[in-house]
Amino acid sequence: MHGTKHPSLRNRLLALVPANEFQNIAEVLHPVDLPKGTVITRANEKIDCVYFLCSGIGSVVTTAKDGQRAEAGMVGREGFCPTSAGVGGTISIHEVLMQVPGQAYTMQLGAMTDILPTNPVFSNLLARYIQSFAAQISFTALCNANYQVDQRLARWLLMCHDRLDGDEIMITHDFVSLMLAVRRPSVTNAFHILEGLKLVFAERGRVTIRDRKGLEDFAGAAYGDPEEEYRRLIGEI
Amino acid sequence: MHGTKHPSLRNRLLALVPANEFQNIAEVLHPVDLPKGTVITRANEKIDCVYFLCSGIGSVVTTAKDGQRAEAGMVGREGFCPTSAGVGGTISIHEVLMQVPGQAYTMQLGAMTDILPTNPVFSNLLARYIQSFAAQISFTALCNANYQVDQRLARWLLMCHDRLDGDEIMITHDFVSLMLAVRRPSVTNAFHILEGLKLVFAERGRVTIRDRKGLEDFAGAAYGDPEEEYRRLIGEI
DNA sequence: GATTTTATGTACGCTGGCATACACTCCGCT
DNA sequence: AGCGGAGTGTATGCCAGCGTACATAAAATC
Repeated sequence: MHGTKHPSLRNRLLALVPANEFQNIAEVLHPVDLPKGTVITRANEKIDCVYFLCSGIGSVVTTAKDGQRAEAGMVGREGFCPTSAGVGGTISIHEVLMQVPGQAYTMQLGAMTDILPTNPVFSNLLARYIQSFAAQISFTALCNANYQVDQRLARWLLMCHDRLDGDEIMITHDFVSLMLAVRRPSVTNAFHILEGLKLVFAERGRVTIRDRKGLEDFAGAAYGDPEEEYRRLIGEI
Repeated sequence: MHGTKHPSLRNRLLALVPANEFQNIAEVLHPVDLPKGTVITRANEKIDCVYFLCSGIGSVVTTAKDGQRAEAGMVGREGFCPTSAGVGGTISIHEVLMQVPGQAYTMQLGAMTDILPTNPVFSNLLARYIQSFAAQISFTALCNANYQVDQRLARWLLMCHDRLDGDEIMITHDFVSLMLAVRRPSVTNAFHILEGLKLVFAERGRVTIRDRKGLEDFAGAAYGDPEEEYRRLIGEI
């Protein structure tokens, strides 16, 4: 962090910390590269590091004791993970893996524990993010219960798009099927529907968003509310 | 709150606030009775009051713009609602309705906003609860995606049981079907399965838990992890 | 006691997504 | 160039849960 200018931080949360508190935080932040597939948080293990992504996307996956897995939500430069560290917790129920590679600033859990009680604005910012993330998970739960695969896929693609700079997402049907907790052929089928409507363009290992607005219309009520909650509590993504 | 002894408060969060902070909070708390069906928080409207339940259960329901509804989780004397008020928010994405009637202490949103910045232990306690509630929602999402109706019903009944004193729950199949986002006959069917295993006893408008341990076994990995997270972050329920 | 309302039991046809399997195609590697 | 693995397209049989409808039964109301 030495020499990094505060406003240039691409992580939205860090960028919003006032200067007096940011001094304390900057001292313990370290930049890291996170290649695709890196597991930055393991479920049900002692938390090692806390991550503030500057680019890339992490998938936040709930893992049950019997091995069942499903994505709860995703985190990019608008948030941090694991969230439990933001309130003084030491264990995460979620696994977080880098679905799209990127950079992050990281701090040791111990540093976070020291910083939280003495930096109230920072603490409140993290708590606000946790609340907005809870909204995101709520909609994941709603969508899992009430919407079909194609609509859920549209929502998922939009959430990726929000956290990326371009229109290209490098992912396989197989990975998406894990995230949506459906069969891989169901994802293939759903992509065909979105392609037929000219909303996306799918190649081997790559998806290009062609019509963002159309995708939003297709996703309908499945997309949007959690994003509003984030804007209310924190600001523009 | 005049004359109420602090340790006698049945709400778990209020009971854990240290005396020096509790003084400030007690001044603005008011007891209320909450009959069955009371909607204590409306979705997407300005928050009026914050509730700390002492008894009863509130269902926290996500409502999409197209009217789709599904339960995100439930709150009893172990928590508070609406959660967004706990970090300074003024609007809730969730509706909360009293599924089992009870009592609560309540404060105006304005009082909450005043109290949060000056009472750090209280603020952190609320943030911890939000994190544990996020864990609860995460498992709702996982269960909606991966488990069958009977197992989800078992989880739901266990969560009710945790928040009640006896073994009786006054609910209709119709209400449960709304909460689980399934058809009402699917609930009837799932109850028959649980009754066949002698785990519960179902009458018109009433369910009695006969075998708590057996229900937990039946629910399997669908139940337990969020409850652990609560214990880690806050303490016994 | 009779009537209405509410809650539960049950049936029927339908379909989305499941589990599984296999073929094809693109890409990297030797 | 040829091989092998990874990613995608597609098929088949199956079933859980859907939408809907209707019958019964228990409570509430008159």
